[in-house]
Amino acid sequence: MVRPPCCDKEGVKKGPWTPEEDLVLVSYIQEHGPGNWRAVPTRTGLMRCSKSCRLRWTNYLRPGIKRGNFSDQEEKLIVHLQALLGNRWAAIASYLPERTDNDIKNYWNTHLKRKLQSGGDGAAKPPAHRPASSSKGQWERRLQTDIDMARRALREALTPLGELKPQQRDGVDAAGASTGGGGGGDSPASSSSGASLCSPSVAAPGPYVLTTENISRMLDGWAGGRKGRRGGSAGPGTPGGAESASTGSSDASEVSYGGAAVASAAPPTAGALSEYETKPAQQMPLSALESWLFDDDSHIHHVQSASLLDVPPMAYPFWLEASVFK
DNA sequence: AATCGTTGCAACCGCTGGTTA
DNA sequence: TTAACCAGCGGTTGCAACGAT
Repeated sequence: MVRPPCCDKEGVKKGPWTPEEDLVLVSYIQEHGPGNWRAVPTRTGLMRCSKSCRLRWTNYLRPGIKRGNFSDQEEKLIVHLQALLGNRWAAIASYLPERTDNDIKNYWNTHLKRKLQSGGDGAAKPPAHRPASSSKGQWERRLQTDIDMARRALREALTPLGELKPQQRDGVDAAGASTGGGGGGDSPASSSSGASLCSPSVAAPGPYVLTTENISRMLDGWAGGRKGRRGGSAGPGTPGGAESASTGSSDASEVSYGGAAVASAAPPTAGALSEYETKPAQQMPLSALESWLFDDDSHIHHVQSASLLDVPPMAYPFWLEASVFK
């Protein structure tokens, strides 16, 4: 089943997205909701392939995305989930509703992997290789051991430190010193749960019209809130990323991600987007994992990821939010 | 100040799986 | 049953910013 790539057509633009393209895309999704990506380029007039539009939305424009500044809790969770699930970034991302799979993948490749390779924090190592010399039985026993270790480690990551008994912490440390899970267990949750964040909506018929009102509203906020990537010029850059957030100014990103301003802001429309927006926060992807995780440890409190990570209400990137939610 | 290596991240590419006709 | 379409996933790349010399 060979077919040409979707993006090799002539006239399909590649490379960094411009602010104007972002505005068009967000405005369209605001009205029709995410989904039906095939139709997005034609309806918006964007010279992008559908894939590029979807990627831009899910990795960058989607409301509620937090960028940069991975907390210790998040880092720990990623390490343990990676040990447990392997490089299934979408599955891992489903436990971190504010993070995209791409972001987690990048963070893993650029920070955590290196950190672990250098034996930095003594946390769980990346998935171990399958020992070729081991017999099947040995391998399975070892695999089961690794799964148990990863399970304990993950449980610890999902449990506030204050609730851990000393021996539980010790157990976690032991797990952290192990060679890790090695892709043993399949995800108890849906492997494509990341996709569940996007509820396919019914696109309205007819070409999408980007109203001048929409554009002007967005551009108003753009000019004020935008910060280039690392102060640079590459497109819309990283809105409120680690760098800008760490500058400590009263940047709009703090307002965005802080939650209060977002919580008080009315959704853009009563339509698909507002409905969509609430989904990540409502999603409790841990339930299946929890039952598996805690089934033999009833003395440990069930902990929901939302409370653990203190997920704020969904928010657009600051540079869009200021205008979109005016 | 200039150069060069490193880092971080956005985006692309190829593949897979689900759905539909 | 099969082929085409489509959305999504994970690996990889390209490039701008950063830091060291």
